[in-house]
Amino acid sequence: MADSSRQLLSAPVPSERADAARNRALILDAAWRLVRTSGVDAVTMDAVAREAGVGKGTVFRRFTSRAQLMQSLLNASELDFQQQFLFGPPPLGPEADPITRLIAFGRARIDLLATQGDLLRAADGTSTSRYSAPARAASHLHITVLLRAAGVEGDLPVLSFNLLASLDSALVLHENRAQLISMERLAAGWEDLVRRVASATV
Amino acid sequence: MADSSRQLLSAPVPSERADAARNRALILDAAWRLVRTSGVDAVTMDAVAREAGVGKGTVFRRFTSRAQLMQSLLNASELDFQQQFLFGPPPLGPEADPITRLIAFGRARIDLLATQGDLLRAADGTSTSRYSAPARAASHLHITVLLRAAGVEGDLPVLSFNLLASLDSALVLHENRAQLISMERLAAGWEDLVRRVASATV
DNA sequence: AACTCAACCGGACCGCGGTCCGTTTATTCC
DNA sequence: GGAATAAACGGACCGCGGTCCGGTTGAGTT
Repeated sequence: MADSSRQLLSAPVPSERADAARNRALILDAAWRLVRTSGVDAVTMDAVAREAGVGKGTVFRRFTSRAQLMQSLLNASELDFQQQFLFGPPPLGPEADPITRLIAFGRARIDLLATQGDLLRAADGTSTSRYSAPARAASHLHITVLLRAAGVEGDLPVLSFNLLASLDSALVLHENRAQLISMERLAAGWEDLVRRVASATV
Repeated sequence: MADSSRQLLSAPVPSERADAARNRALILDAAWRLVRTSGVDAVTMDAVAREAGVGKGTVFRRFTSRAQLMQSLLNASELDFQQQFLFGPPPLGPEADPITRLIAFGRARIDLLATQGDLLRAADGTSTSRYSAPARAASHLHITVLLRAAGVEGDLPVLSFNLLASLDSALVLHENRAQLISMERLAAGWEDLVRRVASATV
């Protein structure tokens, strides 16, 4: 089961030359070190290159953009998160009923934002890449499946997009920090939204 | 009534020296010219400065950031939009019932995105400024008021945030262009979402 | 072991948004 | 009109993400 989620989330890097693989590891290590010691904002591509003892071009060769590097840093936790809601115990996992799972899914996301918020936001990056990350596609699919399982009818793909919009990392962090709305309140808002959507007869 | 919306949306720039006001106009003109001739992406701050025959520092003195310059460009249409849903004819204006107005509001936003999408997205900018624009606050307030008028109960501020999230410019444009979901379908999705939220008994 | 070549490497380079600061200018007060 | 001063000006400057390309190197082939 680790394999199926791995396929969804992390491109396994088919065949990489020895030095290339070594440098990928060096770069990820260096990036982690910088995150830990100086925070996400300090993780500039130049800094990573310097810290890894590698040319800047190499960093961009291994990771197309800063956002993708951040996504790679998060890969482990995203994978874990995905395992939780695909195969884990209730309320996230498959043994709970769909609506419960959907609510738990949003709550878990918001909790994750509370702890890894800046990193997640950095991984979202700007404009185009923002909405095309594999993890996002997985979330969208998950929501669609749960809605269908709950017997919700309508344009489920679009409805799922609209629900997912409420969980956007930058948005949630802004509401929490700038608007001073607690994470608990946002989580309750998610639950409320889901219940309304699911209980409605349109 | 123009005054009240003007107060909401456009800071009237209390007292500005003659040369400052002149340069503000020059800069806005130059920016419009660039948008028209070469598209939004061509509106770099250097290009605007050059086109306006003004130093780069001056551009940043009049407009704090690129995003704010874009917002100023949109000020006229945002103002118009706001007038429409505050004082205009139904279904946007106050003579229609709240839910009708709310649906029309989202549809109008999506229509606006179809025509002025890139400009609106550029005005949203990155990270912090994105969610703190005056126009956004106005939209949020409007949604809250309509929900309350419709008799919807619950945490209306948060619920409004969650609804508003579905109308995010970058998000809508991405779904339209990358996911190939037509604007009509997105508008229908908005209507569906609003009806579900409003009709639900939680 | 020598050969080949695609893959990889490094760092100079680019354009961008944004800042800084020495110089200029509109306004106000006498 | 002239002096004083706060405001505005302009362009050199910075750090960033991202690109380019000439030199290098690892991995199969004979």
